[in-house]
Amino acid sequence: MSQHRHPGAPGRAGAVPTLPDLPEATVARLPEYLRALHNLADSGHETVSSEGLANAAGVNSAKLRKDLSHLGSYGTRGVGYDVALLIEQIESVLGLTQCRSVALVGVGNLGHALAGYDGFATRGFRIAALFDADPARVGEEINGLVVRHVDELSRVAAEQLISIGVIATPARAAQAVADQLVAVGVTSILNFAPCVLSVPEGVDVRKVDLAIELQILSFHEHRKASLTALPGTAGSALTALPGGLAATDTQEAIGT
Amino acid sequence: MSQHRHPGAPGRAGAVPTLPDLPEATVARLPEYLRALHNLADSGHETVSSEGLANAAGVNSAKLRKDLSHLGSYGTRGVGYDVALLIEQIESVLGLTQCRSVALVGVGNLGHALAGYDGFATRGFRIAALFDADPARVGEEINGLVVRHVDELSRVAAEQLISIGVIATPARAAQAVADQLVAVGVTSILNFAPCVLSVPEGVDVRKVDLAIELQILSFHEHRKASLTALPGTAGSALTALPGGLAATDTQEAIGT
DNA sequence: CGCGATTTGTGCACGTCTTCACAAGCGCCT
DNA sequence: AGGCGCTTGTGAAGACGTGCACAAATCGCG
Ligand SMILES: NC(=O)c1ccc[n+]([C@@H]2O[C@H](COP(=O)([O-])OP(=O)(O)OC[C@H]3O[C@@H](n4cnc5c(N)ncnc54)[C@H](O)[C@@H]3O)[C@@H](O)[C@H]2O)c1
Ligand SMILES: NC(=O)c1ccc[n+]([C@@H]2O[C@H](COP(=O)([O-])OP(=O)(O)OC[C@H]3O[C@@H](n4cnc5c(N)ncnc54)[C@H](O)[C@@H]3O)[C@@H](O)[C@H]2O)c1
Repeated sequence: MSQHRHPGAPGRAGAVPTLPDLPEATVARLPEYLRALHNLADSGHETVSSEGLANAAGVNSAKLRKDLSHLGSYGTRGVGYDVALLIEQIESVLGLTQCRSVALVGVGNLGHALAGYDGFATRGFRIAALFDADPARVGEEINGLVVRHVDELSRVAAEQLISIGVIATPARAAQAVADQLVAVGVTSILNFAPCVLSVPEGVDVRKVDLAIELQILSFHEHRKASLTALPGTAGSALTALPGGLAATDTQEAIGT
Repeated sequence: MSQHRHPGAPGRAGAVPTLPDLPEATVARLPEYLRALHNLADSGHETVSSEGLANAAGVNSAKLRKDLSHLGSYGTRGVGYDVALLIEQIESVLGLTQCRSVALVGVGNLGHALAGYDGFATRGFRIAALFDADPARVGEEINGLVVRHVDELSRVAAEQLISIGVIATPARAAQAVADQLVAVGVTSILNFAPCVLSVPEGVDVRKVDLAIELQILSFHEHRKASLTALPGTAGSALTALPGGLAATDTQEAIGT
């Protein structure tokens, strides 16, 4: 039933290329730093301070420094970080030095948008294949890629090394698709269908659920409305909101 | 604690839902419970145990009980939770008892998919208006809604009470759109553009960034590849992966 | 060469989140 | 009625994440 942790890890003798073992929270922020760094590089900056990069990425500068310190010491005290070097390091840690192939299953409403999105290629990913179960959609060409039938998945996966599978089918089909992806060796899945997926150990699933995001926003709307309606403290109850909303990922403003 | 007959007997006159001040991590999970509960209700279940609901939602049962305990005591020991009652309570806490209106700005590739998505209406949201800056797109009708020019935002917002703004424009336009949304009184924004938004205090921003999700998956792929390549601990290194990946939100398998 | 200005890297304290473990409560069966 | 099995709700402990504050390191300049 429940998984037990191993308190003492088996001997970690070899410290060869510093298998980093980053905190998950840090991993989740590295892509943001990377985007900010690319923006800075494009605008001609060669170095950047933790304060500057933290601003560009929308985080606390101490947090940013701690995050980066987990990768090693790539900054220079009194100067800051070399933008190009830091990009290189983060991309290396994230495994973006090779272009990863993505298979997209479910070329419907959402799948079409994803297939036509150019933001993948610019960030180290390549959509390698499109799949759908609807015969009417099979054969359609999107962005130079032909939609194949989902039954061909194993054949196509054998030709190309698929790194990540994206599921954009209705929820009722998602588990079956996940099983098929796992069967052809995919160990990372991004799921847009609103359902939980069961996958074997060693397979990572991340999900994106629109409605959940909206409902979280709804909660805060509701709370804000309750506060302003309450007669307790007068009008300016809003300014009494706690600044730090942590948890999943909520930005709260910082003006200048 | 459990008052089935006379709700709100003790204490003050108004049987107010007590403004619970939930932990953010809990708020982020309530929508998942809600979805699981709706599925259970559709399949005829009248009650469900914490174990059963936790399974359906893909979380630990202790965590689920603690989350629900923050809303009050709506379970019955030895029996479980009443599905219908729990749905009602969670929807009440999330502010979903009223249908919230959403304004979508940027009806391009992604915006089209969002506008045509029926998963909003079924979960308590209504797309109230579509906006774009491109004159070629203004006037187009999607799902019975006409795309308006973004300059009309303030006029339309005056007619309808917009609860949430969704930004699906290119990144370079996102900040300006956010400013316009804030200007017409929107205090909750869902941002699909890959950039950080500056908004005044009291405005909540949540973002959805595809590339970030893929890059996080890429990191784990990279790590798994390193592990299997390492001769240190033999072949079955994968099975030694820690079960609990917490942080943002990664499901890891539980088969059977 | 030394000094001050600047910025990194991190020890530490604090808050949040997770998980275990178990008493209290509930319904059913005898 | 009483006991028994099942389930909730929660205290406590530990893991994890955050942010302050400061020593150590570096650069530029007189
Ligand atoms: N459209 C959106 O904006 C949006 C937003 C958030 C979430 N989602 C979710 O994303 C998923 C897709 O949404 P959509 O609007 O594109 O739906 P859609 O119905 O337009 O597209 C689904 C596609 O999946 C295909 N499909 C069905 N079963 C399949 C299978 N077994 N194998 C392969 N392909 C299969 C269908 O043929 C169809 O083309 C849904 O789960 C939806 O809830 C969509
Ligand atoms: N397409 C995807 O699958 C996808 C996935 C992830 C993220 N995104 C992000 O979502 C955003 C939209 O992507 P897209 O593929 O739909 O781009 P798109 O270019 O197809 O659509 C953008 C739309 O926004 C409109 N627009 C531009 N400036 C505007 C303004 N100031 N006010 C109102 N409307 C304006 C444009 O006219 C266009 O219709 C981008 O930031 C993109 O990075 C897209």
